[in-house]
Amino acid sequence: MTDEPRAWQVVLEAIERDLLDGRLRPGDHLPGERALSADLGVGRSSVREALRVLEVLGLIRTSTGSGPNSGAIIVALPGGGMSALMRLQVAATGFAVEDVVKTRLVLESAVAADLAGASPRPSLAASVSLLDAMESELSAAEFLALDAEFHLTLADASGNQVITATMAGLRSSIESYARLGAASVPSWPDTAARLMREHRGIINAIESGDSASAGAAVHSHIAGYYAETNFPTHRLDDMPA
Amino acid sequence: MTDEPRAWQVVLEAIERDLLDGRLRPGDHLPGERALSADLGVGRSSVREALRVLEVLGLIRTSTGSGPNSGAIIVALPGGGMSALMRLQVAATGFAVEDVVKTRLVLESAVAADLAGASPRPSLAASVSLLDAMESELSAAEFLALDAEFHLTLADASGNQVITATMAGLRSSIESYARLGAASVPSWPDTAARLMREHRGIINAIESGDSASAGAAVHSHIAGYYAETNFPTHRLDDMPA
DNA sequence: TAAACTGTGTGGTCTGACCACACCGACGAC
DNA sequence: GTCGTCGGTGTGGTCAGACCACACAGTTTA
Repeated sequence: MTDEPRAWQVVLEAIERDLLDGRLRPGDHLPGERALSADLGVGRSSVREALRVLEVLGLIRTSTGSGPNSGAIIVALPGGGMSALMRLQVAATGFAVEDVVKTRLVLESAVAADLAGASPRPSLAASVSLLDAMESELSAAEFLALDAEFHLTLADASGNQVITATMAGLRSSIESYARLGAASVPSWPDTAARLMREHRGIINAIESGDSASAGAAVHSHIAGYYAETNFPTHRLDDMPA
Repeated sequence: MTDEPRAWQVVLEAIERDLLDGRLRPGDHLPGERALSADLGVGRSSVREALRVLEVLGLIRTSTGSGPNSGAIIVALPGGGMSALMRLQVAATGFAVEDVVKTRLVLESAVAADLAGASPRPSLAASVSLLDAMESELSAAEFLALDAEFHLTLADASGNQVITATMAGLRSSIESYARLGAASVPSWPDTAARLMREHRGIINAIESGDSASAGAAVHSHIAGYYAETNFPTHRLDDMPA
């Protein structure tokens, strides 16, 4: 009749309601697990299942011990949860890699165009300093890590946390594919040099205020890399021993 | 030294590895909780915490009982997890409502432009039949529900599951705000009529193959609604008794 | 004064015990 | 033979209780 909700959902909904009503805010401590258990009339294990979900979603941080830094604290870090979600969805083929790349294309092009059109134009100092760091001799893995960070700084400059978090998730979900791609390229130094040129071009386009060409530069930058590396649609139909 | 991972992370990582290596695919059954517990050398409660995460993320479905439909089954439904994540992030003010709306703007405009430019053009029959259903007299809540579905069918027509899932999540995260907005409008019937006109306009723009105006039509459609409804940046700084 | 020690409460984990449920096979009535 | 019925069995869902390692705070001690 009443369609009994599961015990952990009761906990999750109670916490969500407290968040929406402002009884809980970022930085606040959640009641202890034993207290929540008693308050809500569920077992402690059910409370823990709900807390685990919140933790993976990036909403809380937990620490052992006592004192002001212990317990479950609301943090609301958008990035972590998005990465976990997308990584697992890609792993389970719920998300096609191709769709992830296309979505990246849409979001990053829009961000670049937006940055170019904004006034006052946000500072790109963080992005530029990353580019400088990438000039040195780096392994493919190191380069890709900085490359990812560079793209994230652009999203960050737009000030839109949703886009930033989504892009971080998209990126991390195909991180392993990007690494494979780097290994499949004829000459990595040449590719890296081209990517760097394109990065500079993107920055220039943004700083010159040319929305259309900034968006186009990002688009061809990303699409070009994935085309060059012959991106797999799915991988590993064969198993290791 | 070894930085012991937490027990539930061991479970999560084991399952993710099985997914990536193809040992687990959508439709497969996970081993029973007791079996996983024994195999991985962790307690059953830790296994359950990991499974709960996977369930909320939309990766598995669990059912009690025995037989082929029982147990934990890989489903990889992208929508549910995205909605939960974004809803909670908005509730915890990790995501600003304004950023959610802007992101919707970017994604939906891109989808419309993409649909208009695609060849062969995907069928919009599902979208159109929803529009027809919306012509009848409806309450604001009913209208908004169909409206949300209409926008989703457009994303669905693009065939990009990542964008579809993301849009569904964005939408659900601000669903309550959209309802509040409908109540704040001077004349809801007038607003609804306008929204319907704009919907038809979007469909027409897509079907005429005009990418630019399709994107622009979606952009002004969404931006207009949120502007008209005087969207709150945050809400409920005051509490009920 | 400063260092060591103990008390206490936290999350993290495991174990064992139930429950409701859904299947499935054996058994019996017809 | 066929068709109900009726336990047996294994599943997830939940709870209770017990430890542990840890971090802090207050007290005791050198």
